Amino acid sequence: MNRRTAITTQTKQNLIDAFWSLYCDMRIEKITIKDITNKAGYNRGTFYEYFKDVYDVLEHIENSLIPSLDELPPITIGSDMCGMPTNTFLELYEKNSKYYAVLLGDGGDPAFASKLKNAIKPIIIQEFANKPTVNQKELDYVIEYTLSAMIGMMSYWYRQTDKLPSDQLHELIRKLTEQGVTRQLPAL
Amino acid sequence: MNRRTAITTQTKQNLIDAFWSLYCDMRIEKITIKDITNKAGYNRGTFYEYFKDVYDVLEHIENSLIPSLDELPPITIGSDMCGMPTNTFLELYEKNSKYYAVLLGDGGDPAFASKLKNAIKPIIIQEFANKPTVNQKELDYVIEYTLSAMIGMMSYWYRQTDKLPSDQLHELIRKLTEQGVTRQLPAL
DNA sequence: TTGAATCATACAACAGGATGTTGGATGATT
DNA sequence: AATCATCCAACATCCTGTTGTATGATTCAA
Repeated sequence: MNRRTAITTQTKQNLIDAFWSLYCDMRIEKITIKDITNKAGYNRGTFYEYFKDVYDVLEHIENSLIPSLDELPPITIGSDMCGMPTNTFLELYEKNSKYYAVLLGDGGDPAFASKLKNAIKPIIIQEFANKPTVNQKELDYVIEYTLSAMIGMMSYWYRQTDKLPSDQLHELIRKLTEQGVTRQLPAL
Repeated sequence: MNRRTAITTQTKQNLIDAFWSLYCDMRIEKITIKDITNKAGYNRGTFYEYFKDVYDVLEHIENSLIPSLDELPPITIGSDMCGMPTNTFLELYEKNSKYYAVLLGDGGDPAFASKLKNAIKPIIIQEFANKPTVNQKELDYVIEYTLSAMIGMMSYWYRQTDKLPSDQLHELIRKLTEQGVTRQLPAL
């Protein structure tokens, strides 16, 4: 890498890191560019060399966290259930948990959940592409249901101080996906 | 009601309405107090008589949309499934859809979903209070799973221009809750 | 290899605009 | 008539984003 490129890459990363440490503690609306550059040790003007505004930094981070199609392993029968890549998703979440837990949490960005769903959706749909028995419209809803549930559950898991052991969580998600909610609860 | 009280109530509501019509079209960060008071026809300073800042207006709206415990009908066996108040939730969403669809959407507030879940959670937990067979910790996860899934699905439904008919949506949710995701899809 | 031209990086300073507060005018209540 | 609430105008402060400039890195012809 070029000396120059190295510098800019480092500067950009420093700004990103400074932003992130602020973003973890406060709402994005309260973060000023001054805050970021102060923390990173740069002049405020330097910020504009790299980003348009505060939200541009967030977007940059988000985009780097959305897996591209070819990054995601293909769904294999056995590892996942009937085309629902639960394990793939859980691994993705755990790999990026530092960021995901914040972005998908209460102070996070609701649009990030959508980005994530939209990135994973095509992979699932592809699995059913040549199964004419599947109603495309209903499939969309089922996917939305599943991904929302998993994102919600993982975020909840990370919020807990007294966490359910990881394997129990995986097992619970598997059962909920395969058998539904009702069967996990005793009849009233 | 007092004449004076009537005035303040009306003024406050005018400010809220002006805020909401702006919030539906743009991100909250871009909404200035000037925008709100211009639209409502007041001086900018007047805003501070009623609200702390722009976010305070949103919070006020959100709190008015969170059902209190006694507002929500008790869960009745038959109408709901094994203690999961899916119908209660769907009705709640549909009643307030004008606001819910926005607040729970991409430009919305992730904290609102949490508020909503936390308001409904105790009702469900109460159903299982004296069923010692239920593992409390796992129940929390199952509730989080279900509520996340339903919120996600309803939001998706409202985003669609070409909506699934309402009764088909309800039927799909019932099946997903009772039987799980896997059984709704043909085996690969 | 050298040194001049070019380009990128970082900064200081400025204008424009948003924020939140203060003090006063108007009109309602007692 | 006295008091109080509502609303507004104006002010000081702060944040934003832009412009112009100095410093240092890179390139390429001699």
